[in-house]
This record gives sequence, C-alpha cells and structure tokens, in this order.
Amino acid sequence: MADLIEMFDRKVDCLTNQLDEEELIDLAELFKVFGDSTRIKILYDLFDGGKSVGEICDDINMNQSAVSHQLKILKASDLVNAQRQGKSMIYSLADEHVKTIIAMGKEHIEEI
Amino acid sequence: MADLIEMFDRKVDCLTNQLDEEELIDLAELFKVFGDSTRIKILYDLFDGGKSVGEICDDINMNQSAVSHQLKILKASDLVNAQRQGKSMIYSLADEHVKTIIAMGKEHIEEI
DNA sequence: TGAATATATGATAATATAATCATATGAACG
DNA sequence: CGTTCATATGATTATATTATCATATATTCA
Repeated sequence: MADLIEMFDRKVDCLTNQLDEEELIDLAELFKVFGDSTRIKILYDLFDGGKSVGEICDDINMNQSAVSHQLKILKASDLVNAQRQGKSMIYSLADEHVKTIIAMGKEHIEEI
Repeated sequence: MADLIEMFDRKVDCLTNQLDEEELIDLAELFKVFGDSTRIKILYDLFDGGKSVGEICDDINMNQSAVSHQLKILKASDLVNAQRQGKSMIYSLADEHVKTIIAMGKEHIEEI
C-alpha cells in the first residue's frame, strides 16, 4: 500500500514536474557517479558494447582493482549490468540514458 | 515529445565524434558539480528565474556562507550568471543545458 | 562619514572518496 | 583435487570536499 502511494506520488510529481528535496538528493547521487573520471571513462568505453573487466582495464589504462571498485559503484547505481561468461564478467551499459546524459554534458562543455 | 526524442537522437549522434581522455575528464568535472545536493538544490531553485543569495538561502534552507561558497563553484563552471542589483547579487541559470541535464537525470531515476 | 544590509572569502575541521596493496572468491580444466 | 586465470573485496592512506565560523568587502542611505 505504501508502495502504491509512493508510486502515485511519483506520478503526480512527474505531472507537475516538481522535484522534492529527496528526489534532488537522489539526482545529486546519480550525477556524483558520473562525476569521476575513471567511471566516466568506463562508461564511455562501454558505448560500443559489453566488455570484460580486463578489456576495460586495457582500454582506460587503469589497474584491475581500481576498475573493479568503480564498476561496483556503477552497478549499484544501475548504470551498468554484469553478466558472467566463463571466467570473465561482461559489463555493459544498463540503458540509453547513460548515453544521453553524457551527450548533454558534452554539449554544455562544447558551448553549443 | 517527438521533438524531444529527435533532439536526443541528434545529441547521441553527436557523440560519435569521439571523446578523448581530456574531454572525458572535463565531463567528469562538469558532472561533479551537479553531484552535490546543495548545488543541485540551488540550480533547481533557479529554474523559475533569477534570485538573490538571500532568497536562495531561504528556499533551500542553508546558511548564507555555504550557499555563497557553492554559488562560486557553480559560477566557475558557467552554470550560473551573477549580476548585481543594489546590495543584492542576482543569480540565474546560465543556459538551458542545466535544465536538460537535470531533466535527463530525473528521467533515469524515475525509470528504475 | 558611519551604520546597516547583503554577499564573499579564508581557515579549519569533519567527512567522503579513490587508488593501491594484499588477499579472497569463483570458474575452467588438466 | 590443485593450478591458473579473471574478478572481487577489505584495509589503508592520501587527497578532496563541504559546512561552519569569523571576518572582509561592497552597497545603500541617513
């Protein structure tokens, strides 16, 4: 029941386009995840499809432990999915939002 | 709505112009600015127009010094503009990108 | 000019974050 | 099983960040 009420509240928020304090805090949490160069390199590296941890390490030139720690954060934020394939773990972008969010940021930086 | 989708597609296309490491670091810097709840509250508070520091403090319920420090960071990132009006400083969003970036984040959060 | 108001700034302390190192877990295969 | 390869995790340390406090600067107006 609480779920329903919460869901309803979210719909209403969406309609009125108002964000309450808690949502703004969640938003900040989300952007904080994008706000680290290692993580954003990982995300960008995954733009062209799923990759193993080892491949990511090679691509962005960071050691395995650092990458693994950051992948954990990305996964906890639902920005990437993980899937085992033999000895490897294949990470991939969770959805298209990741791309659009990065695209928006890029646009701002380029001062279009 | 179709306009929006079209716009996002264009942005994503824009991403095919590859980002180099330095640009990715700049991007992370930008998102880091959005990744703090005080700053994002300030930005959101400015959605409906320019406000003085005092008004912002009241709206988001933070003390003047904290707000001023964060406004400085927002200004350095070109996310807000400042303009003196008598004894007050009026801060306003620098451009529409701020709104679209926040809107993208909101959409991601709501779709989980 | 001097008081009052609005904002900015510098120093500090508390907290958060990320890379590194060492080690643990898990899968494949002889 | 035991070894090897791939990834995850925990502890530690170095660095970054933020709110707070005290104070400085800037503007208006009597």
